[in-house]
Amino acid sequence: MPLSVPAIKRKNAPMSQRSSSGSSGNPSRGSRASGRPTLAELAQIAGVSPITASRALRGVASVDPDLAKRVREAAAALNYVANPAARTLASAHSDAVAVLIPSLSNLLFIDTLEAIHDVLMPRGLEVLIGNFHYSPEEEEKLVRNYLAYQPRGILLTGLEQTPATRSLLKASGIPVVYMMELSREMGVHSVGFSQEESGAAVARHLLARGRRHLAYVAAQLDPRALERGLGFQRVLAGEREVRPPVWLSVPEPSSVALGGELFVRLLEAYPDIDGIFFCNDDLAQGAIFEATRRQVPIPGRVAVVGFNDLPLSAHMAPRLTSIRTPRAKVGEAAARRLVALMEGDCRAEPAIDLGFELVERESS
Amino acid sequence: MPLSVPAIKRKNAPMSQRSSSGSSGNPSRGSRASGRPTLAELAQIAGVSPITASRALRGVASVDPDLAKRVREAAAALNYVANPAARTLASAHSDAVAVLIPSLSNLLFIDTLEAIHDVLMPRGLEVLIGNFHYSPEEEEKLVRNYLAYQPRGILLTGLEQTPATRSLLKASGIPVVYMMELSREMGVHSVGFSQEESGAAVARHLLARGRRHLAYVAAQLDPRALERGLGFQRVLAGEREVRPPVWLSVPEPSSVALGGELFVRLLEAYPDIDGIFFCNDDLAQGAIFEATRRQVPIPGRVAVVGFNDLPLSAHMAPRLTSIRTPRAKVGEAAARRLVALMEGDCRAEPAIDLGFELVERESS
DNA sequence: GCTTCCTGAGATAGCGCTGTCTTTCGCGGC
DNA sequence: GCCGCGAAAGACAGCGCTATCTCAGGAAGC
Repeated sequence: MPLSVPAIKRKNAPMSQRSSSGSSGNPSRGSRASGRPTLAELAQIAGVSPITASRALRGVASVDPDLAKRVREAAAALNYVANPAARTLASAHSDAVAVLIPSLSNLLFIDTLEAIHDVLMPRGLEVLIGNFHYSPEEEEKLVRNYLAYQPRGILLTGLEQTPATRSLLKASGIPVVYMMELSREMGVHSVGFSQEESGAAVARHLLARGRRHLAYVAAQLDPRALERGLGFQRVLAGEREVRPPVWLSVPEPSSVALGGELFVRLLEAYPDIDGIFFCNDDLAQGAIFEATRRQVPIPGRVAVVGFNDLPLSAHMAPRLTSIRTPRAKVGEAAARRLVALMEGDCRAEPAIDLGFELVERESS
Repeated sequence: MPLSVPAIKRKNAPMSQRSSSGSSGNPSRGSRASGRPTLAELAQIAGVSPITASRALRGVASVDPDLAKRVREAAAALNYVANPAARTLASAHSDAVAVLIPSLSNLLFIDTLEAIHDVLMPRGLEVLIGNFHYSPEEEEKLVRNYLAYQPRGILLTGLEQTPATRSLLKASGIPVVYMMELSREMGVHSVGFSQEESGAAVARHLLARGRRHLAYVAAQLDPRALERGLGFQRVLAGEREVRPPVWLSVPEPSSVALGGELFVRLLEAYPDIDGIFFCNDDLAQGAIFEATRRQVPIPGRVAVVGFNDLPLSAHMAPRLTSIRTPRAKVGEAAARRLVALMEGDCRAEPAIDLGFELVERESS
């Protein structure tokens, strides 16, 4: 059997005179099973060429306003939604932004995520959420996968990526914004606050309250919690007559129950401890509940400070002193920065420091 | 200028003898700016045709195991990741699943979301998360948008969709599983528990505790909270010498602070109330904190019951009685059901009722 | 009045895969 | 030994868009 030579289409045959759907005669595949209209159909109804329709919908400037209006009206009438796969394939980039966070179950990142959503969705950007479970290797895998989607931008949590992740990102040329920590490197866009300084602030606060025997308690120590502990240590190291803090760190994920346990364990081992900085509010809340149950006076016997200022912390008895972190603002600012980068504003800007606030309450 | 007639390829020319990349001569567009390898390149390196490579990677049975292994090895060596846009365009379906939830800030849905992730991601399915902010209209918009992505399945929260949403879903032919509520309709796949019955259980519990003057307090009453209130009412209506519960409902989103406010307002207006069912734990926790502050004995003066059994509820003082909901299990079971549907198992199965548990603690 | 420039619209050719049909090849039966 | 059959591999075309080039036609300049 001879090879079937594809019919050469006549030059300049206007789209509107061709048979409705693009396929030329060949009946292979049931002509568009999905009921959704194509750009070609939309264009035909609007009485323009598909390219013009495409440009009109994308808001490309060089389209006559009347034509653009006709196209938009036809699109609304048809409930036309462009096929993102076709769009991505043709233009070599999608309308997605990948966001990688270390944990979904931690409320902290949810606030950030929601703020990101609120900035990106109204701009027609899809948000791809990846949870890398605090593992840089898993993060690398996720980056590799998400790069295949040709996203317009990437938001990462923290600055601790594997070298492979870094080179993948660099090679891709896709804008990246780092959240939660501040990078000193120029050209690296980051939005967050100084974790180290927040730990230092807690140390100063406890010292000012007259505490001298301090401890830092952390669970599932991530790079940021480590930074906080180091800042805490740094300030104490500068004080005479104050010994270095007891450092209690366990690998399990943090929880309220764990906070209670660690509190008890710490006080049994070091009965003279009079101030504890917990790496997050969950642990600190658990400690306070446990203390209430055991009738350990707080802050009388021991002062307790948390981190994140979760909604509940202001309502407990005693109310928990904590570091209020700008979680939602970080998400918003990072997303905005990313949008600016995507739109070509590639100024090398310094890290955006949104600060933190030590909220002094009854527990210290 | 003459039309360039595409060179007719020699029959049976093995791929490995052709010029490297498929494009025939035409230098338009800078030959693949992105550094990622294409399927054709992978195939060439593996020494097979692109189609065979495609099949091998997708695990299609009719490929020689040796060839498949060669392809897989080449893919690993190249770090080849298929272009999802091309895949979606060619096959008319993506590897995504859309998940619509009414709120991101509510911990409840996060647990569900995480369980869904844990089921779908290992199967290579992307999770598209949509937050419809408790608005069916917004949900409709999201469904319309996500259908454009040609997802393999959709997970919805609740059974209250607009008629347009329903018909969109039906027309698409894409499998849908509903979460959190139980549908009685055959052919509608749902995973959840009886909201109504959980409210009834709380009513029975409070009655058993000797409470006779009850109230139901809700914020941002969604269809499920409404069901719970109705179940609560139903049981009380069946009791002699028990008047119908006071029904206090405000439109704002619920929060710990709001719980405290509503608690105070309720007791001022109805001083004889001796039992309150809050539509969720956030409100109930706020009520307990406020009661502690005002030295209102709980459960002495008034019993308090929440809903969801958040992690903190077991740790407060007094510990909060609550309904433990199978949030994570709902996500897992719904995702599994959806996967089964996607794989063609379209048995009409009844709703999957995962039940709930009344956790009796100190607050009642 | 003619040329040049510019603007806006259309023609063309893919983007990188996969559905479908076709071909090839090895094997068993008569 | 020849034919038919089934399984495995390949050819082909095209999914629905958009980047790029081309072209028509009006404005501006001499």
